[in-house]
Amino acid sequence: MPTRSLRARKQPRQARSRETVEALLEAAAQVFERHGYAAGTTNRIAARAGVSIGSLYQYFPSKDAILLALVERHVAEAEAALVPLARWLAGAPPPTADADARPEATGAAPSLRDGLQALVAAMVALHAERPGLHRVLFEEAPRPPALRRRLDGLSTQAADAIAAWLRACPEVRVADPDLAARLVVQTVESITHTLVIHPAADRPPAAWTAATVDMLAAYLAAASVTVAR
Amino acid sequence: MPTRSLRARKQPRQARSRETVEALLEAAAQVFERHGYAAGTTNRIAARAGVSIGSLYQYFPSKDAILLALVERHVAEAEAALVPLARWLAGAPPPTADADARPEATGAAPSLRDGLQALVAAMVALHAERPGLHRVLFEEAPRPPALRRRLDGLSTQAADAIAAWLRACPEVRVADPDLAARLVVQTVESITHTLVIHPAADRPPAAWTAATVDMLAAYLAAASVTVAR
DNA sequence: CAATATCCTGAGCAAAAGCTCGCGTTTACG
DNA sequence: CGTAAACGCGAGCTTTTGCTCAGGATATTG
Repeated sequence: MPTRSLRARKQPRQARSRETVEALLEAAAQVFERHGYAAGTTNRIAARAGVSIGSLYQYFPSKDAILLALVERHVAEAEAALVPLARWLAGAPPPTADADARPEATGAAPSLRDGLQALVAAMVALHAERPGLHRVLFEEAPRPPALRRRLDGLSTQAADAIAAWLRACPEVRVADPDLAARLVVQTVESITHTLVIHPAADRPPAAWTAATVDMLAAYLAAASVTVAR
Repeated sequence: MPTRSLRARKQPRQARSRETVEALLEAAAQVFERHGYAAGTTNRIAARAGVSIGSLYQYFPSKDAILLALVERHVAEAEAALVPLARWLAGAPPPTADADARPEATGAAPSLRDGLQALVAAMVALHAERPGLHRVLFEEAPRPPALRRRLDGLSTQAADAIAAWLRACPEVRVADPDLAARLVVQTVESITHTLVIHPAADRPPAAWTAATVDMLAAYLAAASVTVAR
């Protein structure tokens, strides 16, 4: 399996080919979710998309490129979900009145628990569908450095927004808001991933998210024992 | 790549062959760590071990069996580290005077922070060497159901020991010790894995572990807001 | 020293998977 | 229409890789 370029080979011009590309991406998501990366063969993807293998290679130069396109799609979704959340944390009014998650439409920054609740909920929602696909995307897939930088950037961005929010939050008494924010991001990411990918059977997911919010809130509201360095 | 049995094909009788098996396992660890599971070919493993490919297949019926042997080795190590820790949490005197981790040799159960500190330290130590290998072992590798059950059993065992300890710990005021224990295990596992595999450059690892202990201690010492169900 | 069990070797087989390429079909456009 | 570009097709090439097997080397045993 030679390593080829990852850029698209040919841009779809007509509506017909755009549908082909769309079908290929959807099929790839299904196939990778069901069979994993190694067993998710390009022929299987093409077959599932109802497209010949030749057409697949007209728009994707390699198998990795298909997976990369899926990752980039997910990153874009994550950014779309996180940016308004960061704005909200910064004090802007809730951008969209979606899913009754936010208690009230005040113009001020949200309280500690409200913000954490929203953060965890957003993260869970982001991975709730196609958990198997995300496992492949983030555990099995080969990740080129450019992509890794992009993901790190997103995490850093989120951590920065949270750090600023923590500094402004009167309830927060943690010594080092930057470290705390990083830990919050890390924890939410980790717990979300493992919880969504390997769901625990003995408790409902809501119990886990609630407990996670409890944990983070207690941590942030308590004065740290360990001094910052 | 046909799926073969996972049991050893032949038991090594002489010292010579036992060394061969050992060399193969060590080589497999190195190759998987460097190249990942897919690119870690059996020929490469044999070559690295200084052994012919034929010899490899005398002792391992398939590529998966090699990886399984590595996982079982790691699980055994984990059990060896966790069982005495559980005993210590239950009130037994510290089993080994290793690495000055425990403050004093009292016969009583450790305090909240001491126990958490030891738990996190043990988990980090368990994954500190060969982090790349552990990534392959726990993320990339195909996991047969029997192995998955074994790992779940280990987690449950740890969670049970921690739950009992939490119940006995006077500082702990969390409503549902079982759920809390599971969350503690989950959090320590997740943070440890991601921290060891993708180390954050801007802070020393000690800062992360200390913050993690802070977080868990604050959570467990605070009365839960969310009621148990 | 046989005789036998154990161990090691490595060329090469069979299957699988990524990918190519020549050609037929459809669409855009004058 | 007619032409050219875009699109779609799929048999099969090429490479890789897990794995076998026949035969030779080494150790153990009586």
